[in-house]
Amino acid sequence: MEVRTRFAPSPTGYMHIGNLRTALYAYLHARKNGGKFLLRIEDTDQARLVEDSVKVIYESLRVTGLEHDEGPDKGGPVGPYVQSERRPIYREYAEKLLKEGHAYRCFCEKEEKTEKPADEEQEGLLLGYDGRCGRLSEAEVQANLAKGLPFVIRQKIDKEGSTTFNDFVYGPITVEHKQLDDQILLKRDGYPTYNFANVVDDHLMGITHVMRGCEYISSTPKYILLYKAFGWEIPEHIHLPHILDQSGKKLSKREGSAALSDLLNKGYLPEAVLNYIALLGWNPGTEQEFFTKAGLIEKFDIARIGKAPAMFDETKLSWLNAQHVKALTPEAAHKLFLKFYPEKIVKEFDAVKLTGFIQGKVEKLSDLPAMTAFLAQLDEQYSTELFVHAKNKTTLEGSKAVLKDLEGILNALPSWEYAFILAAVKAYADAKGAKLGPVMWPLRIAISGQAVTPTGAVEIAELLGKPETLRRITVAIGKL
RNA sequence: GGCCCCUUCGUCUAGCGGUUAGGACGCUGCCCUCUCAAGGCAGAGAUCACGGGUUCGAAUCCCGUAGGGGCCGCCA
Repeated sequence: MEVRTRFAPSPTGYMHIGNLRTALYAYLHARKNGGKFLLRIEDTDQARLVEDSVKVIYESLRVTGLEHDEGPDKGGPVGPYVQSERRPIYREYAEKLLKEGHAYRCFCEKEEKTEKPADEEQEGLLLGYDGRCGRLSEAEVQANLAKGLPFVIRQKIDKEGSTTFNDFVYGPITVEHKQLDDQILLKRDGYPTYNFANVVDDHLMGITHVMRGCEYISSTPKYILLYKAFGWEIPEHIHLPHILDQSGKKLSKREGSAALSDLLNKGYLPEAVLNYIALLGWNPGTEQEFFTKAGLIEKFDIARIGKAPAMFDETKLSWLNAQHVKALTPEAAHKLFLKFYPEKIVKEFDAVKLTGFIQGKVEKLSDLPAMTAFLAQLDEQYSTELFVHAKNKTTLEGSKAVLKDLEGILNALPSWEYAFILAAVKAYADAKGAKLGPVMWPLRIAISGQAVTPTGAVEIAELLGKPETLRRITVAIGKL
């Protein structure tokens, strides 16, 4: 049977990283098995509709390359793919349940949600709706209908017995029916609840593997009961452990890293994000950690999804991102870097060369401005103490002398190419009978004004150009 | 409160009855090097949440306990 998975987000306005991982796994499983990956929009809560948020979903899927085969924008054989456009379908199936005694109309007011007698609670009986409308006689129902009372449709659950389903990752899970309340299937406004729409749509859309967060585990028996009431085949259920923040709580958007857009804005590559979240709850069974999307498709296996929740660790994401940046072609890297370079760098420097120098040293793209700021503007207030470096045996006086010599030597250079500059500095060091370090150190400090630079002295000098290099050397000599 | 689930280095994880409990990030040190990185090498870091069993033998199987998470919405 063809594998069909789906990503069914509700339009909230941003793409939560946990949801993205669910989408990823569903996508990978479909691709791995030559199946179909569908997108379904779950917009059944009219009160929570957020303008344009469906666009965020499309954009997130596009930028990460999680292409769906069927969906609202692409069509497909089992549409419509937006739940708000499927209302007649839910109505039809709800009525079928009504007719067959698996559901009933509930005329209770919203607030009437009935307190349970204390002793009943102590016995561990259900806390939810008490099912009173389920006990209405046909005559009472008709009378309420005749009065035009508004109603919802609830699932009728016999409180005897239990239901067991087999979760693909968590194994068999059993819940006593008395724990299950008569959940609402169709709301007063005619829209279905998630609980109902999900079951109906997953079945009608031929979903073979239902993947979702593990917060649905407890409710799944209710869905199983629905499948059974309809006489439908039960799909494979794959519940995924949560992704937690650094403090062990559920990743929230307040943290600033819960949304895909946050991560992208920080300069993480989409593929690195995919790679990282894939590893949160799944492993390939080998020691490989670097994966392209194609590599993930090749190696992904739902059998290796774990049960324990995982903490989101941005430090490791950074490392993985650096691996992906390194793996980029120079052209691709430059195109990306250009978006993060300060304007002045792009305008006044050979940015292509710069990219070449630092591609292997960039962790995340948003570091670029800080990494390159010294090129555009020398902070002349830097401490002269930087010239003193024990390992390279440099001192203040020595540095001054070296810089004075270098000033003349570099000024006399006929060409400002990397090789010429390096050769000249080397020749000078040789003549002095010194190693390169004692000469390069003062030079680099002088022209960068900082202890740590993303690249070496000669590269910096080449980027800076002759006049600016000499100017900075002069400034340094003046300071010393 | 009831029910469900989870628990191996700080973090992500391997492990599926016999391993010196392996790898990765991070951390420390060394090497390399025109700096820092990167790269290479090395090291520290886990009494496998705890307590009982079962077994010749348990991180692995069973039962408890504790801690954490989830569900109990006309949200999804």
